Amino acid sequence: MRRFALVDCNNFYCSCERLFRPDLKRVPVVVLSNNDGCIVARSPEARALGIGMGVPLFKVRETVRRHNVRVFSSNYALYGDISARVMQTLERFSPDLEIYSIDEAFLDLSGVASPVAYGQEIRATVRRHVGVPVSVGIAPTKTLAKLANYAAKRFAETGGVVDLSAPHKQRRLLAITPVGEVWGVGRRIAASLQKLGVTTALDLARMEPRRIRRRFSVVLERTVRELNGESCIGLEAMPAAKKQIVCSRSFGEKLTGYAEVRQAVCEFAARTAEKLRREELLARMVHLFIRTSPFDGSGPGYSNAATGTLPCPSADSRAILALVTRLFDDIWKDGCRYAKAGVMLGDLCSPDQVQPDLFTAGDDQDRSDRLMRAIDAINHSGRGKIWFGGQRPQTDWFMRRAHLSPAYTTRWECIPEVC
DNA sequence: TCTGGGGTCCTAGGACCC
DNA sequence: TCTGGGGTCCTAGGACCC
Repeated sequence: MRRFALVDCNNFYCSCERLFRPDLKRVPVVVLSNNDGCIVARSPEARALGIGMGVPLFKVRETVRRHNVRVFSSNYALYGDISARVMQTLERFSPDLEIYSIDEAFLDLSGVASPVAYGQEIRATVRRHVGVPVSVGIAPTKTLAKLANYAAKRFAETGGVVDLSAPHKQRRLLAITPVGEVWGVGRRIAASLQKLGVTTALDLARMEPRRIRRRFSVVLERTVRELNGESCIGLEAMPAAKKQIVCSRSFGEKLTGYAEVRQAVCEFAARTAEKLRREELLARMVHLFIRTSPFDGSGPGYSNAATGTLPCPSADSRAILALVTRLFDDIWKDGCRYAKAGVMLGDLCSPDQVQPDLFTAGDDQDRSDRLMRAIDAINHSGRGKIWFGGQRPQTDWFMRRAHLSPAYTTRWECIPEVC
């Protein structure tokens, strides 16, 4: 029988913050989104205080103060490194592993004789080697494995491992699970389903797949089939090539000046170009957007975007910056309090798929590659940065990160000392 | 005062082709 | 008054995920 395991780290960001801070055990901890805006991770103690997921910090200030909740800015250097260690550990348990997100992976466990014992071993090993707690959900389809994991987290008596291989167990769990908890059913679809009288995962599983396809989409039809044990979503062990690359930020404070916003936008453009080169891809399409905050009543609301095409697919920061500054002038409007901007690269391709431009082929391409490689090397050397005119890296418009923990595992000066 | 960022996939509709 | 049928491609927008 086909069998998937979903291994998911328990409130991952909080667990990472606790790794080097034993004093944070059993106390409420929350981690904030970029710019210290919303709460994106909560320890069980924080959840018990009624602090919701995705809530803006300022709305729960009082609770945070009264219960001395420990607050952290997001520290992606730390989370990314811990994530890599978890995934490395998981690789030992199955040759077929799909890294689904920073804190989750699907494993192919087909052929494993006693899945529950195996799941317990996975848990214990990650705990011992990396130090973060994980939950394991096992089932014949990915959607059911997600649900099994949900149960493993929710019900302490499961010991953190749930095996839904047996159909009667699947039904029992589906019957008590709200339909909105199903993977692929978001707020909107859950609301539409409610109107049809579908409130539990079991109700959804009992719907006629073809009817769901007509009324909703082929995506939800697959979900229905998966809930019934028919595997429709395979394991993707090879990470697919990226289709777009984005860099966008809310500003630490609202910006009104042409020059400041332009600098921010140029910085985003340079960052996307850098990511593009790291992926060894070229881009043809460049998209820029700027907007005011929808929550800001003190100025005119404005949101605009522009898209441009590079004459020839490129990963050269200069070409991308030139296009972005042109697009910027097209959409810039005076007198607004800008809250956010972003650059998106699309229509990506690998260098060997490209028909070289008759006029820039050869030497120019080679010079561009060498220049970009040199820039990236300098910027990653840790010995200072260089950038293009127009860019202004990490100054006052940059993110607020008032509660940042040290990069314990990725910077020499942050490594904890044991006395 | 303070409301994240980075992705994917699907669908509908329009433009265009023969 | 009558105005085809079958396609493809692109884009915008909406839904979802973590």
